[in-house]
Amino acid sequence: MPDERLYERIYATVRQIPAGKVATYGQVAHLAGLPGRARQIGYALFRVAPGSEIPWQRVVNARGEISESPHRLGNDDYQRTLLVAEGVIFNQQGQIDLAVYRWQPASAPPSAESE
DNA sequence: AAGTTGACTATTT
DNA sequence: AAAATAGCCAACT
Repeated sequence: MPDERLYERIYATVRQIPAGKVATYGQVAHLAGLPGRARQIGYALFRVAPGSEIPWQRVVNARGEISESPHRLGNDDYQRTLLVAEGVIFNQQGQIDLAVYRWQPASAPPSAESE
């Protein structure tokens, strides 16, 4: 596994997503140091999801919606249930309001906190 | 080894 | 607006 450490970076990023928040593949990719490689995020999660401590459930697509997959653990509704259990609210369209639930990494230094 | 696929995203038709 | 096309790159066949 040549880029195993890159995957580690992806996993690490996903792990840092707090409960009740979500992140898009592109966002995770960028934070993981893989700009433009959103597909790899999904692929990475695909292989690590089962038996993993990684909150893959908090990773959604750019629309704030859950991406389906024929290989899911069982059904696509499972992920939605997990997110709802964390306090994430879905719209009638089955989408998440990214304007509210998008995870914002604490990259701001503790010297100029304003919140 | 070469070709296809994919838990994506953005652009163009 | 929905569907098709293009760009992306690692994994799979």
